[in-house]
Amino acid sequence: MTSKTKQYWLMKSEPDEFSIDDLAQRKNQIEPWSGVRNFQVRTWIKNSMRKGDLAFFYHSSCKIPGVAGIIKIVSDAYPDPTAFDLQSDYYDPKSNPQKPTWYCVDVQLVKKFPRFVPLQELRATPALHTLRILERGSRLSITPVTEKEWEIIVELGSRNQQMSIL
DNA sequence: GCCAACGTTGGC
DNA sequence: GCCAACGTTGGC
Repeated sequence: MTSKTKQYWLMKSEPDEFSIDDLAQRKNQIEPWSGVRNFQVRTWIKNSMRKGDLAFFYHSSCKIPGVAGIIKIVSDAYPDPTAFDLQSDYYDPKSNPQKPTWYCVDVQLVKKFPRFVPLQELRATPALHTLRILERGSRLSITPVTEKEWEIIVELGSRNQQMSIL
């Protein structure tokens, strides 16, 4: 895949493990997106993702799941070092540096949305009915997002907070 | 290569 | 904590 059109992704992380605020505190606000252990996602990382692609930072498996902000892919794919690290939860004895099974990219924070976009709201937005993570049984930790979906979610996340009308 | 059993994901 | 859905494993 070498087309120059913009590509967008949605990347899930459990905020208890690694949240958008954790990313904001990293040096240069950059962190390796490691630990992907699914072959389909691995292949996307390796063959489709490109430096410069944008992605949503999605908080999953938490009280209010949803899109927290925007990150950028700032490296090419490289072998996931956690797969070789005996101390890591993501250690995989079947992967080795000579022939790595798993890959990762570095991501950089672009911005945290002024307004968190809950999953509930994604579901309630008809124009987003094609969004991959809304599909029944969808479990992939990284999924492609269309340009149209991208723009709609950016708009939702950029809206001013609703004024309280008490 | 089939498929049952098991493990994981992730919303609720 | 439950459970549906999916991926992986391993016996045959």
